[in-house]
Amino acid sequence: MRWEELDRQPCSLARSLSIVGDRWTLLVLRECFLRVRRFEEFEQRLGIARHVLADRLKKLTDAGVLEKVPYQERPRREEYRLTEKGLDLYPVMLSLLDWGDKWMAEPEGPPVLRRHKACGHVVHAVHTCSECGEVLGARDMTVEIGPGAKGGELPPAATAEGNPSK
Amino acid sequence: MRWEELDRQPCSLARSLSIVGDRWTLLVLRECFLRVRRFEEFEQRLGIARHVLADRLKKLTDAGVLEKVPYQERPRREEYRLTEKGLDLYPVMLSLLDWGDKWMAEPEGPPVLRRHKACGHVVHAVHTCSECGEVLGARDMTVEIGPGAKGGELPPAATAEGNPSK
DNA sequence: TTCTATCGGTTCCGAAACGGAACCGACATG
DNA sequence: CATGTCGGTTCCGTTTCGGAACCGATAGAA
Repeated sequence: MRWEELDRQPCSLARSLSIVGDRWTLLVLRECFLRVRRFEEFEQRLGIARHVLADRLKKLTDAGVLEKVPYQERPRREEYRLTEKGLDLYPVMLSLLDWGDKWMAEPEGPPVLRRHKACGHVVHAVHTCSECGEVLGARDMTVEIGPGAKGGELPPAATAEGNPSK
Repeated sequence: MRWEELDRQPCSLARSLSIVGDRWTLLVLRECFLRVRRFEEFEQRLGIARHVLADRLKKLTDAGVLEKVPYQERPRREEYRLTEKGLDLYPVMLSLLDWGDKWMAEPEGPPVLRRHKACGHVVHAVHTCSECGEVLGARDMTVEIGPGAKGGELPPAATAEGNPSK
C-alpha cells in the first residue's frame, strides 16, 4: 500500500492516520495546543528541520487542521492556529498522554499531572459511551455497515474499528 | 531533535509517540485489535513491505506492546498478540477513529458504525473525568509538576499536556 | 546609504528509511 | 525429491530526513 492511498480507504482510522500518522505531526500539534503559533517557535521548541516543519504546517493547513492568520502586515507575517477540526484532536492527544503516563513514565510517576479545574482532582480521561455514559472497553461494541461504506459490505478493516464478537 | 531521544523526553505524549508515532505501527495495531496475529496475514492485509513489517513487529514486541506466542512446533511458528499494555492502546485507536468519522468521512457518513452492546445505540466515545465523570474539554485542566519531572520544574512541553490557564 | 537583524521559508547535500522483489531456512506434503 | 508454507533477511533504487546554507521582504541602527 502506498501512503497516499490511506485517505481513500474506507476506514476512519486509516484516514485519520493519513493526516496525523506521522512522526512530527503530533508533536507539532502538541505545540499548537500549547498555543505555539509561529514558525520560529515551533522550530526552536521541537528542533525539527525547517523544511520538514514547513511541509507539515502546509499539510496540516491544507487538511484544515490549522489555519494561517496574519498577525502583522509589512512585512506580512502569518501564524498557525488550530481550527475547530484541529481542536477536536484533543481526545487523541489526551489518550496518548494517558497511555504514556501509565506505561512509559519513570518509576516515580509521570512528569506532569493534570488537575481538573471543575472537581479539583488529579485526573485522567475515561472513555465513556456517548449515549448511556458507561465506560467503553475494547470488546463492548459491535460493528455494522455505515452509510459511507462502499460495496454494501463491511470493509476488511472494519471489524478492527470496534472489534467483532467472534 | 533525533528520533531516538523521544522516549527520554519528560513528556508522556512524546514517549508514547516514540512507540506508536509511526506511519505503519498504528495500522499494524489496528490489525491486532482485529485479532490478526500472523506475519503473513499482516502483510497481505496491509500491503506493507516485509522487512518494514518485521521491524515494526520487533519494535512493538521489544516495547512490550505485543508478545510472541508459539502456536506450533516443528517447524516452530509464533504469532503476535496484544499484551495488556497493547490492549490499553484501545482508547487511542478509538479517539482516532471517532475523529476520522467526524472529519474525514464521505458526505454520506462513516464507513462503519459501532453499536454499544450494553445500551444498543450507535455510539462514539466521550472523554470524561476519571474522578467526577464530567466531560473533559481541551481547556478544563491545569498542569502541575509530577513525581517523574526532572529538575523540579515543568518541562517546556508540559503545559501542552493539559493547557495552561495563561 | 549601507549594515545588521527578524521571520518564514526554499535549496542542497549526505544519511536513513522505504517499497518491491528475490532469496533463505526449517519443516510438511505429494 | 519437488513443491509449498511461514517467517523472516538481503539487496537495490527511490523517497524522506537532518543539518546547514541561502533567500526575500522589511525594519531599525550607524
